[in-house]
Amino acid sequence: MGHSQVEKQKTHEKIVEIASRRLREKGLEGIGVADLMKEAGLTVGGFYKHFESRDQLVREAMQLAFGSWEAKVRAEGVDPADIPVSAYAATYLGGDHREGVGEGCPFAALTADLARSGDECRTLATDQLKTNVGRMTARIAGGDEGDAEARRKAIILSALMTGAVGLARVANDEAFAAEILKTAESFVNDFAGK
Amino acid sequence: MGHSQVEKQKTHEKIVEIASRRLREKGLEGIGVADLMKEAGLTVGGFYKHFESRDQLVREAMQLAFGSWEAKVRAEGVDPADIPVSAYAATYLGGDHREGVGEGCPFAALTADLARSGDECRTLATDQLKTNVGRMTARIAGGDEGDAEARRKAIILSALMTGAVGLARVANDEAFAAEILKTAESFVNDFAGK
DNA sequence: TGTACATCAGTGAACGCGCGTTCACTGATGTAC
DNA sequence: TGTACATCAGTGAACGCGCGTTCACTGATGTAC
Repeated sequence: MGHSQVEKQKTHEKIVEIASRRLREKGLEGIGVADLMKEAGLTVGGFYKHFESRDQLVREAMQLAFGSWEAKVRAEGVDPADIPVSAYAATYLGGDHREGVGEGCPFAALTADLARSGDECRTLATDQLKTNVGRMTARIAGGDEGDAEARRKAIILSALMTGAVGLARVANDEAFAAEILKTAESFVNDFAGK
Repeated sequence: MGHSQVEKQKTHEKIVEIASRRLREKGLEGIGVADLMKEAGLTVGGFYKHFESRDQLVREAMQLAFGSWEAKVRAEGVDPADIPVSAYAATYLGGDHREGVGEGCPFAALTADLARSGDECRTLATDQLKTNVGRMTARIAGGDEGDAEARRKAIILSALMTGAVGLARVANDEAFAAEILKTAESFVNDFAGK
């Protein structure tokens, strides 16, 4: 039984990381404290040595989810603001993203859950969304976040991409899902450039 | 205590109707049997005179939700396939739709919930989505559901519109939400015509 | 038409289960001497 | 360096509560005579 600060923090991070995946997979109410702890190789009771409540975990997990999706995109390109839109679209609208809900974009995985969630989560999400739109604007305008026309496009693309992945995940007909994603991707490639 | 077939069916419909609203508002797991019955002016026990299980209610409520959203759109225009895209967009992307989750489009309200739900609900949703895309295709192509280019546009518009409403609902910043909806609407009006 | 009976929608208490949270306890690690 | 003690991450049983479901019961309505 480890006891140092460092070990405690590692455990803490492990729990949050598992939660951030499971929440995206099952929704904000989708998984229980006991199951999460078990998955982390621990037992229920210890949970409250790390979090005041389940709600606090959810907030931390959401924050991580936003961050780790960014990190994932960054790993495949460079700075998120420098990734070409086409590369971002290829990742976002690829079949791997559709299937990997747990590692995917929280906006696509949890749109409705976020809309229904408490103010803290909603504010977190809203801020992140603004950041994302800003980045996308910069990507389109070649670095200029203030470009109004690029901002319009960024909003369209954000809505389109989250919507397309969402609908593709609803569809339990693989061909139809693929059609949605492919159609969206080809549109994004046309649209962003123009 | 009414006792005729007709009265029973009215009660049944009332329960399903309330459920279809509440589910869109709170998600597929968001409301309890007892609360629903109370809202219908009844008590828990009677529930099982109408439904085999909560799951069955959810399925019926989803079916109604799809149907009643269509009915709502139809009430503001004519046959759903004949509504001009711009009119559909105005309804779909208006502030009333953002705020009226319970009476709104189930795809926008429940995207992630549907993706996570059982096969029966997913199949129901997938079929409905195909129908919707077909209708939108017809709207764009002036009645021809087979038009490939119109179908591409229909898919783009479906993803964009559900996505935009979803994101606008996440945002707890009214101005930002309005920007998203307005941007999406003006794009739809440009895009559908071209 | 009036009376006796059967039906069954609706009642509301009770049950069982899962889940978030609490709590007394353990035992490995860090610290003081 | 070695020993005694304090700390506190983690344990696992227990608690309380809410929720889906069950069940014995009620009483209004429909039917048979």
